Amino acid sequence: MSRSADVDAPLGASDPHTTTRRAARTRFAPSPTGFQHIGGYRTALFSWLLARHTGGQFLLRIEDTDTARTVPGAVEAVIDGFRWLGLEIDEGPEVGGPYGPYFQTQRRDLYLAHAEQLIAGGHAYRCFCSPERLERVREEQRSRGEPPRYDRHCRYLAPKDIAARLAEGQGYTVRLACPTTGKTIVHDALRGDIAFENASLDDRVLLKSDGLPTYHLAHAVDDHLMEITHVLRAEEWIPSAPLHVILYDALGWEPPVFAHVPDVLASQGGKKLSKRFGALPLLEYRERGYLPQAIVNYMALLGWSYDDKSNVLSLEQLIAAFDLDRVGVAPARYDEERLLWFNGYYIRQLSPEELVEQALPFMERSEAAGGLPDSVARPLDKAYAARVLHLEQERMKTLAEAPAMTSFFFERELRYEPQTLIAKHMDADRTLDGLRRSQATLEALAGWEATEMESRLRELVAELGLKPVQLFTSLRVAVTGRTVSPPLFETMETLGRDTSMQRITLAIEALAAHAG
RNA sequence: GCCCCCAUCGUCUAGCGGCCUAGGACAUCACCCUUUCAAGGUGGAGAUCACGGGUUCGAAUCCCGUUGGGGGUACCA
Repeated sequence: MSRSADVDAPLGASDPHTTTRRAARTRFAPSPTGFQHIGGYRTALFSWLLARHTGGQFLLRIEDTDTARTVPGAVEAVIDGFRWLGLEIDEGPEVGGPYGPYFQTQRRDLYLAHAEQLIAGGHAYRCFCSPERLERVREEQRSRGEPPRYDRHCRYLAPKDIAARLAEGQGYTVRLACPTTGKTIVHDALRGDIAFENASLDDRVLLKSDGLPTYHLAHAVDDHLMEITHVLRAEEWIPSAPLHVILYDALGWEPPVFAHVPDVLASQGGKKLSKRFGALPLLEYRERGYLPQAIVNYMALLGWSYDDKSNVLSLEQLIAAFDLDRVGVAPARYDEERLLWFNGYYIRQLSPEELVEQALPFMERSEAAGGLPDSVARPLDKAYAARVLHLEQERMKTLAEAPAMTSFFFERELRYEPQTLIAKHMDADRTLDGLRRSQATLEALAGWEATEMESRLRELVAELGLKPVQLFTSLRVAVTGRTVSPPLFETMETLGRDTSMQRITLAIEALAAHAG
C-alpha cells in the first residue's frame, strides 16, 4: 500500500533512518559527459569510505541516458581515476556484479516497465505536449512573473482522448503526477528534514520520448534494484529530492538515506568548482606529479573532519574514522596550497625505492614535456637516480619538479654566470684562492666520502679565516651550477670524484677568465 | 521572480548551552637549527564566531528576522 501524499502527514516525515550503523551499499553514478574533477571524486570518496567503514559495498554505475552528450573515453577515465586513487570498485563496469548491467542504456526495459507501472497506478501520466508548446507555456508564465512549471495539460486528458492519440502514433513522455497539496519532507542525513510545498512541485519528465529515462526515474529504479542504502550526491540535487521521495513512495519502495554533500568551490570567486572554474580532471594531477595519497587525504578533509587535531590520515585511518555525522554542510573552497603541502608531505614519506619508481617516469619524459634535457641518455641508471632523488626528496612538492631539480646531476656541462661563484662579502681573488685550495685538499683525499670531505674542507675554511658559507657557496656553484642545492658534500659524493673535480677545475678557469 | 541550501581566522576546519579570554592544519611573520634551499623545532600575528532581535542564570552553539553567498527552476545529469 502506498501512502497518499495529499493527506496531512507529510511524505517522508517519519522515516527512521540511521546513517552509518548498518552495512552500507553506496554508489557513484556519473554521467559520461566529461571528466571528473576533485569535486566529483570527493563525493565518490565519501561514498566509498562509508561503504568500507560499514563493511558494505561500493558500486560504479554509468548514467549514460543523455546519449547526445556522452563523451568517448569518459567511462574509462573514471575507472582509471578510481584505480589510481586506490579506491577499488566492488561492482560496476569491467568488474561486473550481481546487480548489472551497470550502464543505464542497457537497462531501458526496466525503466519502461516501471514507467508503465506508475501510469497504471495513477502516479504518472503520458504527456503529448510538443517541446514548442512547453516552451510557450514557460514563456507565458515567466512573463506573468510566475515560476515556470508544466501546466499539467495532459494530466487530465480523458482516457478516450489518450487512446486516440496513442492510436494515432503520437509520441509522448511520461511525467510524474505530483501531489498538489500538502508537503513533502526530504530527510537529509546531513541537514535534517527539508520541507517542500507540494504546490510548488513540477510534474517532471520521467521517461523521454525516445524511451530512455531521465535521471529521476533511472536513479530511483537502479538504486532500489541495486539495493543502495545511502545516496551521496551533490547538493544541487536537493531541489529535485522531493520528487524522488514521491517517486519512491509511488513505487511502493523505501527510499535510501540521502546525504547531499556540499559543493567544492573554485579557489577564486564564489562559484562551484567546474571545468570552467579552476577544476582540473583528476588524472591531470597524476600528470602533474601529485601522489594519490595526497589527493585522497586532501579531499577527505574537504567537508569532513575527524576531530580538532587530525590532519594527516592514511586511507586505512580514513576508513576507520569516516562517519557521515562528521560531514559538514557548508561549501568548501579548493585550496591548491594545502594540497601541495600534503603532496610534499607524502613525497617525504616515500622510501627511496618508491621515490625512484614514482619519479623516474617524470625524469625520463622528453625535455619538451618537462623531463630531463634530451641530451641526457635514457633510460636513466636507477641506482644513481635513486641517490639523486633522495637528496632532493625533502625539497620536492610535486614529482614533476624532479627533472628541473636534479638536472645538474645528469648533465655533462653546466651553464652559469662566473659571477655567482663569488659569495657575499668575497671577491674574485679570494674566491679563486679558496677554490684552488679546495681543489688541492680534495685531490689529496684517498676516498670520496661526504664526511671526510666535510672535515677536511672545514679545516681549510678555518685556515683561510673564512666563514663556511663563504667557501661553500663557491664550491656549490662550481659543482652544481646553482646557488641552491642539496647539502654540498653529499652532492659531491653522489656526483663522484671525477665529475666534481672536473667541475671545480672548470669553475676556476671560468672565474680566472672572468676576473681578467 | 519563485523554491531550496549555506554562513567560525585569508583558506580547510574543531566547537553540537557553561570546558572558548574560540582549538588544530595550510598560508604568512619572527627566531632556532644550518654550507644554500628545504625539512624540522619554537613562538607570533590572524575570527567583535555575517548582522539584529529573542530564549536562557548563561549562546559561536537553540529560535526568528535581515544581509550576503550558492544551488535549482530542461524530454541534462
